Amino acid sequence: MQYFLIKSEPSVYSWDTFLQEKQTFWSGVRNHQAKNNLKLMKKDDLLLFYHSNEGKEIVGVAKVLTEAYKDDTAAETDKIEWVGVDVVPVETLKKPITLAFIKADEILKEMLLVKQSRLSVTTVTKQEFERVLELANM
DNA sequence: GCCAACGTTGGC
DNA sequence: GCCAACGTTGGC
Repeated sequence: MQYFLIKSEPSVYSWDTFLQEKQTFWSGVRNHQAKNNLKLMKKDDLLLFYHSNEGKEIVGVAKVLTEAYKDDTAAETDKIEWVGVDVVPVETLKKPITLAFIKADEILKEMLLVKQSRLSVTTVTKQEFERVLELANM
């Protein structure tokens, strides 16, 4: 089991929209590091869903439904084959975990979310993942 | 292949 | 709105 964190601007695709749609193809990633992380995903891996720009907090947990496959939203002229994964919502955090809170927590401040703030798909350790859930459900 | 210029992301 | 971080582009 692996854990990841995916970022989305609420104005583009919010957690609420995701809940309503019940499933989405996570695509549009145009960064190699992020793409590599997408390719690492296996069915049933868990994802933290983070709202960037507005909110700046982890709002929910999602699950990987399918491994990465071709992202058809990429331009034909693009020589690189970009990928996406199908994901479904698992649970909404009782208490969203804000970035400020993450930075103040001894364990969570080491997250790649903080260290590589521009990367839209980052890996999360088991310890970090469990820490987020623990704090969110207190 | 280097690097300056420029564009984008995202926190503040 | 500003700016730091970082990716991309293009001239040489």
